[in-house]
Amino acid sequence: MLPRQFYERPTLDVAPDLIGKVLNLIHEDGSHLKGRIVEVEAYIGPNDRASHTYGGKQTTRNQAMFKRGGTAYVYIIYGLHHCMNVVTRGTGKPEGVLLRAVEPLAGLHAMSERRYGKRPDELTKPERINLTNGPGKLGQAFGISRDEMNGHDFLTSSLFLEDGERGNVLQSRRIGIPNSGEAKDYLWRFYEADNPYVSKHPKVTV
DNA sequence: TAAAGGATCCACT
DNA sequence: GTGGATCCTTTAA
Repeated sequence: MLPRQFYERPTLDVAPDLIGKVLNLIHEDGSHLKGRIVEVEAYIGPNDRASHTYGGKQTTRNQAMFKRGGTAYVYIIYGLHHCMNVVTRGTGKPEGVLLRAVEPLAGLHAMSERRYGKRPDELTKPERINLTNGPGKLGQAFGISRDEMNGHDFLTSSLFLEDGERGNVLQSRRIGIPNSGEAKDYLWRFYEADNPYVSKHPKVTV
């Protein structure tokens, strides 16, 4: 399990360091899901127009972002998709990292059932990739729910990160924030080179 | 392969 | 009343 100090660092240091780390989630039914993180985005509230905490704004939705590093911030987007963030830095510093894609390592059966209602051996090739190659997709595959997990601590026995092999990390602009002014051009997305579970491959023109 | 539109809902203004 | 840190299906080339 990664220690508290891992999370309580500058967000742009934590984000690339999350690539290769393994997300672990153990459900009450005993199922143990593991996914190796291959794509993340940093959101740095006070100075980031794309962040839910831009300007330090505190609301009922984003209150978990103000907790200490290592807290989970889960929100619902477009009314139906659950997305999970890892909160960074210390209490009162509303910054975090969105988990955008993972490579499934364990619990394939549960993921496959949640995503497609099929067994893993019944998945088509694209379905296998689409299991967890996006923030909403991995949320569904892992059974992440805001009601159960928002504000949860990553230093517990049921939700935690563990060390893993870090590949070649690249960076790019973030995805899906065209209306965020200058912040849309920040290179705050980090992903593993040549990993098939990375969601998108935007052209980077610096 | 790319582009467009619908789904769906609650926090925020 | 509005719109989003997305996903999926349909349509068109």
